[in-house]
Amino acid sequence: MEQAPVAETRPYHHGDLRRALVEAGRRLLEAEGGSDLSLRAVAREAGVSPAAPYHHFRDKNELLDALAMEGWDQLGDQMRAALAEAEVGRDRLVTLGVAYVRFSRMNPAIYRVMFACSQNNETMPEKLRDEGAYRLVCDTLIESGLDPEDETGLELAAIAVWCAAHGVAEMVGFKEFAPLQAHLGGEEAFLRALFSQLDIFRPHLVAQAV
Amino acid sequence: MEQAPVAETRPYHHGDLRRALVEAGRRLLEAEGGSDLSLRAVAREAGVSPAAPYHHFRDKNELLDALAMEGWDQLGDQMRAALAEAEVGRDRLVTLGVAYVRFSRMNPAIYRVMFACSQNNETMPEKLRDEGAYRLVCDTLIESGLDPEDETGLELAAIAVWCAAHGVAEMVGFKEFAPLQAHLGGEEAFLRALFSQLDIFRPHLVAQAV
DNA sequence: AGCCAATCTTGACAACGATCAGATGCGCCC
DNA sequence: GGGCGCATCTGATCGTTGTCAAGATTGGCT
Repeated sequence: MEQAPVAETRPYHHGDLRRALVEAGRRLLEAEGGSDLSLRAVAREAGVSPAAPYHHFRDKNELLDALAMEGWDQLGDQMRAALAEAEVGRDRLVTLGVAYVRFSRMNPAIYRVMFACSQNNETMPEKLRDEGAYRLVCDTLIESGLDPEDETGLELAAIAVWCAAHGVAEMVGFKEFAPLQAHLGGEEAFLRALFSQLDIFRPHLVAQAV
Repeated sequence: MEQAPVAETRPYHHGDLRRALVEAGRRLLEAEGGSDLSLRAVAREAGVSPAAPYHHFRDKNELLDALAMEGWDQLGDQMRAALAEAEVGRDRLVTLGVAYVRFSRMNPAIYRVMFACSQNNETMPEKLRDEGAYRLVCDTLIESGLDPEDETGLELAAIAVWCAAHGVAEMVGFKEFAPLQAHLGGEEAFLRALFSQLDIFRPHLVAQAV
């Protein structure tokens, strides 16, 4: 039961339950994301009573928020990695979009939680804006020729890109798209074709459009 | 209790409970879409016992499906109406997208149900494809210069457009967008600007891109 | 008229989110 | 170093939900 004391701030007398709960939740989400996560199930998975979490989270929603935050971090990492691997100057935005969607496809339950929380809070975590995926998009847009001085235009473009990626992420799983997907040679090709249809993802058009 | 025998199949001895349930559900969704709809609440609203709905719907999900179907119809109507009012040849796709998002903004609860069901079924109702919003998008794309013969290209573009609209619909409510929205002069202008960023919505670019 | 079957109600069960009164034990202060 | 304070955890409980089984009720067909 006892786990080795990690370097992090180990709070009180039973180990780092908050951390344990978040990890239990992540485990459950990864295992079976079908239905929605139950707070009692998370407590069970962590080996504590159903009321224990309420000493670390005010709500079930606050636990989900914590899970979502981890998701945003992970998403940012994967997008950064995808960008690092991609050749410079060639469809960087498409690469970013594909990475975004691939994350949502490989972690559907976590992604759903991430966005459900965002909808509840009606706001996005600042970490996202400062150092996360949003920042990446802005940088790539500038790289693609957008004027860094034009704040309005930049934000508008970034939002548009994000909306498109989110829309694709939520719809690409529909069974009805399977034939077309197969016809194009798999999900990756399908995604690239889809994003390329949204011409904002093509640097030369972006530059001329603004 | 007895109502005049309508032309439709009038089921059995207590009036058209199925219809009453769907309407009760719609009423509740319109009234307060905050939390998710409870099957018991719908039964309560319709004035029947909590178990009564199970004679007309296998599940809670099947009731939600019925509600979603009404939503798709309503959405199609509103998009059709928006298109009818718009001037010909000028940003018809943007008009369509704006109408889509406006529907989702004015009926957020129903829209959420519509898409939650789609995600469960992993498929879209055929009515959508045949005579609904999807068909409208395809027609407008052709009108904008896409080759009607190129099925793959047409479907790809339609899916891309739809994805973008859906993404915008789900994200446009974020509080963080409020300043930019105000700066652009309201939601309508914000939406048009957003869609215009996705250059697929500009006919002359579409024609040249394909 | 009389029966069949579909409809609706009652009652029940398990699971859920949330709260509250106690038990438990860490850490700090004297 | 001993005792106390307080955060942490448990157990019980409440109201609600989805779903099911059994019984009451009623309309329609023969």
